[in-house]
Amino acid sequence: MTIFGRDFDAGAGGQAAVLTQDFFQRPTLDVARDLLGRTLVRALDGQRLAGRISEVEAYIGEDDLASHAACGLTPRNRPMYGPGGLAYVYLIYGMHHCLNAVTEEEGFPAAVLIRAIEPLEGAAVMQARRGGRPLRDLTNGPAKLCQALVIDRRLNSHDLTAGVGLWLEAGEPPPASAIVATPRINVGGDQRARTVPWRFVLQRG
DNA sequence: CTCTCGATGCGCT
DNA sequence: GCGCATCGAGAGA
Repeated sequence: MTIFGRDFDAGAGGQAAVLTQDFFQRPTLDVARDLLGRTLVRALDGQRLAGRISEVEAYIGEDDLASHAACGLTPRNRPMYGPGGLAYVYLIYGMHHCLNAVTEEEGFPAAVLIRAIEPLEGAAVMQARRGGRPLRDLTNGPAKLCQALVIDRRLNSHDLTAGVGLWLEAGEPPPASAIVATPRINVGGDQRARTVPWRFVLQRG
């Protein structure tokens, strides 16, 4: 059985494959690119809310001055130092949440920020959570998708590989030609941090 | 469409 | 106290 790439797909029974720790415990840039096209799933009151990941950013190591781990281990960024497959959820600007998938081995701080998804299941619920805004505005931003999927700090350090509450499924990975790399959005740090092409966007078809 | 700006909580110096 | 890995409203073109 192929673990990674396009063959990591639904099983013969049609049951969707939950991405496992092996998927996340790899170089962060590989994980970031491979997360595009995957399905982010939130189970809420027995209902599935799901979307296709279309935009991500990688944050890699303490040398990445745009990363929350740039100043070393703190209580806040602790999940980033955990094993790949954890969720890192933090509050930004006093009112918004952002979701990351932790990557690489325990002890090395790195994660992929999920910046956008395209609604697949439960769009009506997402729309209600987003104040009735139009479909295209439900999950096209890191804090928007958290609001739509009811993701907050209660899910910080959540195990994304357990298939409970919040997880990722194989989905439909795009061809490499559909992935565009750009600098990251709204990051600080030094010139390298602001220009390195660690944002990956799925071209809309 | 673009730009500007205020909201708002908390982690860290 | 400062500064955010953001969003949405409002103004103007």
